[in-house]
Amino acid sequence: MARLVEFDEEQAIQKAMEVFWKKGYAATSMRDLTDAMQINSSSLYNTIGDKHQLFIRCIKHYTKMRIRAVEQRYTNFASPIQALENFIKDAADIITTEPNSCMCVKATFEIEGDDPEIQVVVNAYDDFTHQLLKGLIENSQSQGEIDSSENADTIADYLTSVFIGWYNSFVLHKDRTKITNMAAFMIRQLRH
Amino acid sequence: MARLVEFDEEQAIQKAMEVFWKKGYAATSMRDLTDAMQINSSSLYNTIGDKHQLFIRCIKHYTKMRIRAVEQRYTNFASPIQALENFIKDAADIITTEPNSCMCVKATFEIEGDDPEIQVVVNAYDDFTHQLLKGLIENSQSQGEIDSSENADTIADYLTSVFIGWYNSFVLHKDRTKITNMAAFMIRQLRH
DNA sequence: CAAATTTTAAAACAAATGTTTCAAAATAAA
DNA sequence: TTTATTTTGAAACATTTGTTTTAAAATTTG
Repeated sequence: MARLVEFDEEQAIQKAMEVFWKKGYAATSMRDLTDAMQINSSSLYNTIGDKHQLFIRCIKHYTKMRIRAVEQRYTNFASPIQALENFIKDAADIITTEPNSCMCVKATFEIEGDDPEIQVVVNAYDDFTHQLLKGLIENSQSQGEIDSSENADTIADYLTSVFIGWYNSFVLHKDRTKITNMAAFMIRQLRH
Repeated sequence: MARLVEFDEEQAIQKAMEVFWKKGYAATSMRDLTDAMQINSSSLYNTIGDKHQLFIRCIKHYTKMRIRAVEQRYTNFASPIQALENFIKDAADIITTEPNSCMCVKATFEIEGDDPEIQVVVNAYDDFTHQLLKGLIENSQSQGEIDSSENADTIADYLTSVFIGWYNSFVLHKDRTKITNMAAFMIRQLRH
C-alpha cells in the first residue's frame, strides 16, 4: 500500500456544498471550491472527480442533511394535523432564517431539466417530502381535520408549491411577516 | 453626422433575452449572445454595453412583454372572481406550455439578492402582479365571493407563491395534470 | 530499511471568458 | 465631393476557466 488521503472528505464536501449552495453551479469556479475545501485540485480530481461529480456529491449531502433533520423532528407527533401545522411553521422558519434558498430549488431553476443526474437527486428529495406530507394529510383526513373529498397527493403537491414560492418571496422582500401571514392563512384554509 | 446603427436593437434584445431566459445569467457567454443576436461584440458594447447591462435590458424586455399581455387580458372582466379564476387557469397554462420557467423567478434564485439592479426590475414586476391580484381579491371580497376577514395582501402574496411553486413542480415532473389539479383545488379553497 | 504505491503541491495546460483595439466601411452634413 | 463622425468586422487582449502533469512527499507492506 501507500500514502493515505490527508483531508477529511466529509468536511471538504460540506465546504464545497456551502459554496455551491450560495453561488449556484455555473457561477462557482474550481478555485472557489478548492479554496473553501482547502485542498489542491489534484487531490480533488484524484478522490472525488470533476466539477460535476463534486456537485452531485454536494447536493446529495444537502438532501441527506435535510431528510435527516425532518426524520428526527417528525417521528411520533401528537396528532397528524398538529404535525402538519408544525411542518408549515418550520418551513416558514427555515425559509426566513437561512442565508440561502433551498439548494434543490436553486439547482432546479438553474438546470431546468438539462441534467438528468442532478434531477434524480432533486426528485428523490421531492418525493421524500411528498410522501411525508401525503401521509400526514391522509391521517388528518381520516381524523376529520381536513376535507376527505380532496386528493391527498394534490394537497401535498400544493403545500410544496407554496413553500417554494415563499423562498422566492423572501429573496425579493426579506419580509418575515409576509411569510408568517401566509403560513397562518394556509393553515386556516386547510382546516376548512 | 455619420454611419447609422445597422441592426434592429429590439430584435437583438429579443434574441439575447431568449438565450438568457433559457440558460441563466452565469451560464450564458458573450459568444452565445452575439451569435444569437447576429451582431459583432464591438457593436454590442458600442450600443448596449456589457453583459450585465444587456441582461438588464433583456429582463426589462421580458417583464414589459409579460405586463402587456396581462393588461390586455385583464381589463373589463365580467366579475372579479371570474377574472381571478381565469388568472389562475392562465398561470397553469403558461407554466405547462412555455419551454422555460419564468425568467424573473430564475433570475431571483440565481442572483439571490446580490444584484440590486436586477432586483429592482424583478420587484417592479412582482409588484405589478401583486397589485392586480390584490384588486381582484378585494373586489371579490366585497361581492362576498371570498372571505372578507382575510387580508387581501396576504392572499395575493399567497397566490403568487403557489404559481412560483408550480414552475418548480413542472420542471421536476413535467406533469400538467398535477398543475391543473392544484389549480382546481386552489379555486375551491378560495371560494370557501 | 527498502520497495512499492499513492497523495500531494505547484506549475502548467489549452480553451473559454468578457472586453477592447483598430482599421476599414458607411453615411449625414458642409 | 469632401469632411467629419460613427459603426462595423476581425483580430487581439489579458484573465479566468476546468483540468492535467510532474516530481517530491508520505506511508504501508515485505
